[in-house]
Amino acid sequence: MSRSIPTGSFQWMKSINKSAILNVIRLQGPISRAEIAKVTKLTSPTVTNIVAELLESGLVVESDRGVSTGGRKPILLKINGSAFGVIGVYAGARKVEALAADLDGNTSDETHLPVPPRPTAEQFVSIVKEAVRQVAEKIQNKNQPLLGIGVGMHGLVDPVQGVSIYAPNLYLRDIPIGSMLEEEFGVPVEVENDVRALAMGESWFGQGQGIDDFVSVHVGTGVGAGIVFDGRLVHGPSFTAGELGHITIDIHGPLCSCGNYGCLEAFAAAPAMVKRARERLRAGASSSFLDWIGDASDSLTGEAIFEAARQGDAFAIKVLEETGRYLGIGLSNLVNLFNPRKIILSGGVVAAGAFVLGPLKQTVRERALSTPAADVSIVPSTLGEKGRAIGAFTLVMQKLFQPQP
Amino acid sequence: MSRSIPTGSFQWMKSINKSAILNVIRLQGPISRAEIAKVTKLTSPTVTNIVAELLESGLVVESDRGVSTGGRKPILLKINGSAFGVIGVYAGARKVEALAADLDGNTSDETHLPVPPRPTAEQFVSIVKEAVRQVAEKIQNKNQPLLGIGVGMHGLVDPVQGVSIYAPNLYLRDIPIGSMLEEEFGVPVEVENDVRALAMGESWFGQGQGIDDFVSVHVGTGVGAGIVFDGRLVHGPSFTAGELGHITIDIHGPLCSCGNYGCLEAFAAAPAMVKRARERLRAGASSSFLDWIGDASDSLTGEAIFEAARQGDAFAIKVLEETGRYLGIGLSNLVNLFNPRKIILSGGVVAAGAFVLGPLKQTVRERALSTPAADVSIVPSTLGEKGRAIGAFTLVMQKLFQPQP
DNA sequence: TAAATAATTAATTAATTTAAGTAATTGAAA
DNA sequence: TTTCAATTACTTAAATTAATTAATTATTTA
Repeated sequence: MSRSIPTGSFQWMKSINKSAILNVIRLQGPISRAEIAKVTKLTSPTVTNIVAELLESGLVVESDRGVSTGGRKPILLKINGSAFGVIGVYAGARKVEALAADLDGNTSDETHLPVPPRPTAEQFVSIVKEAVRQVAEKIQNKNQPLLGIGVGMHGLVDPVQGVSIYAPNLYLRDIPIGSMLEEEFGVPVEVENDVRALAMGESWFGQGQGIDDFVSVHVGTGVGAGIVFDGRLVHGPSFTAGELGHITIDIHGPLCSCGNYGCLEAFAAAPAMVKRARERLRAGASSSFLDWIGDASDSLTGEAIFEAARQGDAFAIKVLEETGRYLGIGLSNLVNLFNPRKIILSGGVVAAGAFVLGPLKQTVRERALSTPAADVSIVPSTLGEKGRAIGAFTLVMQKLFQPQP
Repeated sequence: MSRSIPTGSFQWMKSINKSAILNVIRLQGPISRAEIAKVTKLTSPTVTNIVAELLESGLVVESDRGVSTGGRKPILLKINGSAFGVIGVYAGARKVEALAADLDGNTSDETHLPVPPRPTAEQFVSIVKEAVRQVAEKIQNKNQPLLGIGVGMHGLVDPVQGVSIYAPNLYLRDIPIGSMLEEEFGVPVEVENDVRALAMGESWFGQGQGIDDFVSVHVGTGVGAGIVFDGRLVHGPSFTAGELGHITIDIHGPLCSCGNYGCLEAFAAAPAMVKRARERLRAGASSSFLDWIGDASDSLTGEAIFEAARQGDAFAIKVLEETGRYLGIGLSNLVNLFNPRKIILSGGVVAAGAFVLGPLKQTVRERALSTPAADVSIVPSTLGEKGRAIGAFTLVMQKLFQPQP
């Protein structure tokens, strides 16, 4: 079943223009009609007409007068962001995290709910529903119409059908979470893989703003990437694009849980780093801050290593530097294959700051081809812990600000 | 300088519809107006009007009547392919190869010219011009209007400006080959990296037909990829996307010419394979067919190894199998990162057939994640030796069949 | 000859652009 | 301080484009 050939009609043309104007107001607002006409190259009457409709819908409002430059003062337009609510949910295997926000991306409420081990699909969805319900109340109290719910879910997701095809860490398959939430709350629900959602979050509110080709790389228990090409997320026909954690960086490397050998994840993800540190300590390496950690201890975590490094522990610093170099190799591959303008790092490693980032950047400089390496900037995410949930609600916004078919 | 916001106008809408109809005629023709209306969801008068313009331009012609299904017989329309000429040039470091073809992709003439070592930019361009001149004659003799020239050039190319930014094998930089040819021949010239051009060739005339997400992988002296996502070539902001040859597959691997260590190219490209075979023979490996080749001999080539394998030489077979496995690791990375629907292999390795392809496919099955691996089909190119030159002239066609801004 | 399908023509409609205003503001001369 | 030309912002009205809808003509089958 191939999708039908795209053709133009009046309504379609108008929806394109409407969306273009809406996005100009969002990105360059407060902005006058005259200025919109200038940047979109639409004529002023067209802008006037479409803006009238946007004002009618309540999505856009007139704000202050701008300064005159020798003529009538412009009437500035802006998105009426605070008047509408959206909800973003990060649905992980350990916890479900819901955010209430307005269209400006300002969050007004959040909830964290724990997920019990090995839940059924029904149990899991009802936790998500409960989290949404809690933050939805805040939106209701503010009299903001709820425009939609976005869900960032770990694992394999079909964003078209709104189905979690496979959530490996939950051992669940084929949860039609989109339709289940739509039924419950009566608003549109967008479902997406968590890392890809995060990439959209970066694109709207983070380091990806105004950049058409970038990759958002999340390093935690795994290593995942959300690839944005020409302003659009890359999914691939089976929705698995971006599995950076499972690229081979060492043919002779150890077996990974995925069945492959020498995966980046097996070198650079948090568990791999911890494992490497533990083995070294067992083998007799000395660390002034980590030696107290017993052999079978669970206290040797990524955070503990970061902390030790901050205290100046040479062993911990070395472990982090190695991690940075491994990640750098993975990112070099990304740079050589994709030539992105930016790579945005998030997750646990970012907390480790320069210990990881320094060697990482240096490795990319050394190992990636010089031309794409010179044009890529590698930066930590500024969205913080809530990045994936922020990404989730931007899915709703993205849909809203897109041309409606 | 950011490109202006895309908005709709009447002309733009019409050009979209015109292009849509043109492409339907190309891909599904011979086809009637009524059928075009059905597949494009445009109304029949719209189709009639636009088709009238296409007939006027000569690009489309009415052909036979179709069969009636109980009513007036449909008038079938098709692209008047044989009436127009295009030229495709593969501009390599050793040879320049020009093809004359019509819009159906049927080549009518070809020229091969050798390139002397270390030519100046002027010398090189004049060889390209000479090659074009020779095949242009054929097009002139056939009274086909020449619609354009496409150039597939090795190295780093700016397809927007039509400039060869860096041609490493020629040691040349910043050749404005597009404008130079436009001046000489007075027709539009498209310039593109050779492997990316090849990918477009696959998309139009090869294994990429009807597929939106695929990667064309060329293995020769290097390993390059042309990535097609959502029907469009991926360039990246510095035009270097697709450098598959320089992804790291072995952190402990040997130094590559690019400065990186353990590049795929250093394992799987033809020179690497030959080098590996030579070292083994020197170290005492025995081969019934290759032993006669002396130590410093230039006779130990990829072709010789293929030939020996075909004759049943176990040593040669093993060398090829290894190459297949290395390539398989590189392609697994591609599959995990991009999730393409198809990977199309071309270049020297394809000649080796199942010796390489078998282990290659098996490696991808074993090492790539199961979901994307299940959905990707890996096939050899059917375009043959002339693939890159075919790709070059499809650049012209692609431009022609695109909506004109 | 009736029914069905293909293609065209005529009339209508949607949404743009062009042209021509009105509104508001600056700035400089009176 | 007043007045008025120049400038900029926005709106309205008419013209234009290219779509759609409705009606018609042209074939062809049964």
